[in-house]
Amino acid sequence: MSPRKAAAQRDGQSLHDLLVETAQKMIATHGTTGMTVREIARMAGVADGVLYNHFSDKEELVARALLEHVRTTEAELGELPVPGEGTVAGNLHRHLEFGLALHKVIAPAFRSLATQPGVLERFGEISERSGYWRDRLVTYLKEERALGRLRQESEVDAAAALLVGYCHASVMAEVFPHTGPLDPPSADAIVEAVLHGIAP
Amino acid sequence: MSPRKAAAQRDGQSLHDLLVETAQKMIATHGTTGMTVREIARMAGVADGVLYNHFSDKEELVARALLEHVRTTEAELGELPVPGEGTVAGNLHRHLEFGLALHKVIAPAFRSLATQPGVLERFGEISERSGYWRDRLVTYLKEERALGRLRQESEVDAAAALLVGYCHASVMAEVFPHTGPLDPPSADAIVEAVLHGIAP
Amino acid sequence: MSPRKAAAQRDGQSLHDLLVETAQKMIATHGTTGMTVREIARMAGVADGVLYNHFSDKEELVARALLEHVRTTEAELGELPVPGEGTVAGNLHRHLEFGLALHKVIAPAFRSLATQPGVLERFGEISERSGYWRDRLVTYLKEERALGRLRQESEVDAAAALLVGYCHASVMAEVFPHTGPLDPPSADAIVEAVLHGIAP
Amino acid sequence: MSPRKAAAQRDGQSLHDLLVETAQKMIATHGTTGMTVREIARMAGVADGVLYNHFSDKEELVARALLEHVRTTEAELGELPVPGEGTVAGNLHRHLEFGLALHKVIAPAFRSLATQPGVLERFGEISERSGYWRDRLVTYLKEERALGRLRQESEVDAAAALLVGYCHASVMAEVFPHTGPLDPPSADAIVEAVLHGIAP
DNA sequence: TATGAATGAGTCTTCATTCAT
DNA sequence: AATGAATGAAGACTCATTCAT
Repeated sequence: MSPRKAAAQRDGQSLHDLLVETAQKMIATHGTTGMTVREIARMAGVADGVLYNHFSDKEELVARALLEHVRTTEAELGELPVPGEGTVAGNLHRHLEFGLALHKVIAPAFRSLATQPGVLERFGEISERSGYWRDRLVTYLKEERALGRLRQESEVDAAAALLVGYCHASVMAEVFPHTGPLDPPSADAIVEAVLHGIAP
Repeated sequence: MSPRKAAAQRDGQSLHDLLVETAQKMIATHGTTGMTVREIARMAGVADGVLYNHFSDKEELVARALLEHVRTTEAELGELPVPGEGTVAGNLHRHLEFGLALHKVIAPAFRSLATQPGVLERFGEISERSGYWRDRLVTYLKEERALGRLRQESEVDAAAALLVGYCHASVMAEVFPHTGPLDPPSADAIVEAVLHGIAP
Repeated sequence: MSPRKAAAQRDGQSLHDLLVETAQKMIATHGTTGMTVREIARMAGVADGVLYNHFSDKEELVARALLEHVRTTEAELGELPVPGEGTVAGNLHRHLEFGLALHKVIAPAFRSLATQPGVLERFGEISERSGYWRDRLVTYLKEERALGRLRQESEVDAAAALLVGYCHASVMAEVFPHTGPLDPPSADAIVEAVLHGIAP
Repeated sequence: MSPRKAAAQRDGQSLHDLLVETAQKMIATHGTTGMTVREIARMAGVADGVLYNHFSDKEELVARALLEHVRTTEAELGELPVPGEGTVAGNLHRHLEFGLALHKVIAPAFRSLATQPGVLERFGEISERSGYWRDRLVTYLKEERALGRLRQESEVDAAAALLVGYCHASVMAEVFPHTGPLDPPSADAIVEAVLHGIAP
């Protein structure tokens, strides 16, 4: 009957953030499939329509939740190597490990978004292209090259693309069991191939 | 009250095939997203219910359309290189081209799997085909290595995995336009990286 | 492509009769629930549309099949007693037995027709009110009364209605397990009650 | 774009109750046959989807409407006679009247059970009520017999079963209009038959 | 007369969005 | 700002009926 502040401010959190956080948790546990606005509201303990006071539509909320999910996950994966420190091989190893873990966690969320292209557009609009692993990998490689620890004329962008692609493929191997490589190469072999190639 | 031979036989084509073809075109242009039964019927110029005279499900129709789409495109992909002939770089280039085109066709299947997991079942053949290229790539690389045109101790399995992964990723870049790399490396750069690595 | 005589006349039977017979068998085994025209046609081995060459619509076919079902069933239940022969009690016993068996067989067919009132209207139109058990029971009782084996002023119509009702109720007791009498009286008791009443 | 309080609160009635009442009226006038979700909504003057804000199913709504219909009518049925008071004939008359009215109300349930067996589940209460009258009738008869107002050795259970059956049959005569007896006996005749039988 | 592919209105159900309070 | 009941346009699927052959 009367406006309630209820759950929204029990802990001084804005409803905006509460909704994003709730949706994020739902994404983390069940993906975005079957995630209805009513369900989100119910889990957040707020009214159905409150969403539209803070977001233009459901897509915006989901996109933000997705972004938050990626950020959160990435933040929990630990540190990435510093250029110039350790060995390049070891550092690439760490990057690969990081990338594989990241994609494994994020995949379910994105997978079910395939049918809701609008969300991905929003995601693209609100996400600033920095700080994500792919960019950090490229940056890392470029700095190592600048330091002389990689060949000056080497194709670091291509190498990054190959590594990122490998992560994607390993994720798809889980989604589509039959498409995966039967006998996946070891991380060491991957790093070795990226570093020294296969030419004589 | 209504035409009986309708569009189906305007060109001597069965309605079954007309529907598959229509769905195939829709997949090719817009993916499986938002592809409703009614829309398919409308685009085929037939009644809503026809679908169920020829397919048990919407899923069956979609799966068949997908399959047909893969077959059609695959037939246009041309030959893969023979080990020992031409240059290794050129041959890898050709393999990459083939793989990219192949995965581009497979992508739509990925989309529909999110909400229609049943499609995966009937789509088994596709994975075999996708696997087929991977195996041919590995075989090719191993034969080139045996011929001495690749380094003896090189990680050809890892190199193949990287290339396959790159194809997957490039496909996802189309499915999720905003998540892809802003400036994808050239095929030449990819081949260069695979051949010579990035180490000094 | 060309008109077929096929199954219809394999045994010199008209399609009309084949369809009625097929529908009748379906009613006997599964009731009328979910009995689609396509299914009838398929089981009769004829084309979907042939029905409309012999019946104005599905309802007419089903009504005729129902009628046939009742006739057939009734014919298989054996003889009813002849007035004046045996004892009245024994004869009533036989009538009751007959009625219970009849209703037990017919019930499933009628039950699922409850939602298709059109069929019952047709049934009423085409069924001539004679030969059915209820009428034979009334006739029997009146003749016994005329013969002096029942009280002259007795309410034989009412007695018949009570007996018929008892058969209905015993059928419903099977359809709705919870509504049936927990401890149904014996046929002997029923006959006794009908014959001598309960008044002092 | 559309009214928000709509019909629901025109008279201070909840939409839940409005829907039940609307469905109840439809049952009372036309039975459950052809009672579509859309038709219910249209007659209630509300949107198609409202139903699912208040009931899990169409079945739940129908079951509740049925139940309400039974309750309402049953409340109007009045008292049953007390053993030893009045005449037995008059009392049986009253019992018969009560039973007929009661079963008349139960009839629609019978119809809906054909295609919606799930309704039976939620309808358990009704059978208890129906059983209730039967038990009261048996009890009544036994007490009258104990009082000496019925023959000591009379089959009161059988008599009760006949009367209950008669009620069932009279209900079926309404559900299946064309199958009923063309010339139903009067209540007096029924009572007379039950009291004095038909034997000489 | 028989065929059977095509029709399309109709079924129940879901869910993002609105708006009077 | 918050509420949450009401909205209504989809969604996939069914099936009695028609009609060119």
